[in-house]
Amino acid sequence: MSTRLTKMAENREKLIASARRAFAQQGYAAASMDSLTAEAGLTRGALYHNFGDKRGLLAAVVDQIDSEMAGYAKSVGARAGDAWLGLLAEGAAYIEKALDPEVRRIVLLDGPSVLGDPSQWPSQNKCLQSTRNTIEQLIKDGTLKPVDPEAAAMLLNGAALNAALWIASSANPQAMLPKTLEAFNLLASGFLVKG
Amino acid sequence: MSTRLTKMAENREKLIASARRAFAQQGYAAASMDSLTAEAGLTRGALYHNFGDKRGLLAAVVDQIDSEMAGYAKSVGARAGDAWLGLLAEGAAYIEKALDPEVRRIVLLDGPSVLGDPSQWPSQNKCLQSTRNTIEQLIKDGTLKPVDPEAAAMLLNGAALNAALWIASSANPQAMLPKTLEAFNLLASGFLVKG
DNA sequence: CCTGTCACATACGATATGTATGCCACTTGA
DNA sequence: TCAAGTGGCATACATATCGTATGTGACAGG
Repeated sequence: MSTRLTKMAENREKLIASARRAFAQQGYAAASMDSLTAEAGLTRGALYHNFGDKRGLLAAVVDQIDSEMAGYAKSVGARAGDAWLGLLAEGAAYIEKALDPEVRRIVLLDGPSVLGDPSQWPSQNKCLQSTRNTIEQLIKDGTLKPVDPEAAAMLLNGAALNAALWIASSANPQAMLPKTLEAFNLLASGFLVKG
Repeated sequence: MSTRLTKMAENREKLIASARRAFAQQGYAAASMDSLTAEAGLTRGALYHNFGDKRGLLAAVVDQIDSEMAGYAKSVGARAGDAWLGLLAEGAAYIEKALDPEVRRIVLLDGPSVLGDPSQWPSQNKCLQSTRNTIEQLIKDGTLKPVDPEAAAMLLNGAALNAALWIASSANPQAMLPKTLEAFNLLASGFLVKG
């Protein structure tokens, strides 16, 4: 057993966890690398050795959060009655997850600014491909119109994530959530062969 | 005539124009205030006096670009045959305008990170309200289902802006644009009473 | 003509990032 | 078991940028 590699993996986890808290609470730009490494019981030396630079650290954090979101959405979608309801459930799951302040601040606000267009991230690509597969299946079924699957998946995901931002910053989020979900389902039904 | 005030207004315009170039080319974080003020023939003293801080300068730039986008979208929408086609045309106009690298970098990527949720910006609120008014009218017409107008407007705008990001970073933007517009129109038709 | 105000320039301090260097623990091979 | 080497991490330094505090010169009003 390699004590060396396990310790390194532990330190990576510590740094990611600490960065996740710091980025969520203060935002990427305001978060100091000295502070967050100290909170993890390390120094910036470990950080630069493991992640290259501050961007690399954010990428690791975003990847972790994105993977959690993708896993949750997929499990929710699989639990639905059929593929169409699964698609709607996945969208709703994305909106719910994105209501978490941590997700909004890191993935929706700072992520695109620092890392560029989200659709180019490896993790987001997983989510998009999952949605795209479902849509392709539904088109073969004859449930959906023959729309471009990639474009359709991107539009649905984009609308869902944007909706979460809007709901969270509204005066009464609890009241806006059901209205928004209703509108989202209506929107998605535009792809249906028969409404 | 007050030479004083006109000169100040000129300097404000110079700074905004210079900042717009710098933010578009290097991004908000990487753009140096010393450089962009020097390019305008001024110093940071003028900048802090006029805009308070770097955020204030970005807000001014975003407001200018957003106003241009809103004006263009509105004019395109008004030129359409009816209100429903106008809604679709506005969405298409937003996607087209957001294909400009300057708009993407400043308004879609850096803007949300630095200024927070776009739906809270004064300029974006103008756009959303315009779309919302059109939707309310179409609901009264009986053209659209009785969906929440605010939520519907937000979802359409969000999908359009996200689509532009996606198209721009795709391998072949020219080929993706028509496919995306088609999917967008289908999506919006989910709000129609009869497809 | 004189005085005050204001838009802007200049000087300074604080802080954060990235790099270069050094050290110590652990691994590896004989 | 021991010795050499590797590498993960800490430390020190150089650089650059932001925000503030202070100064100054020109325009406006009396």
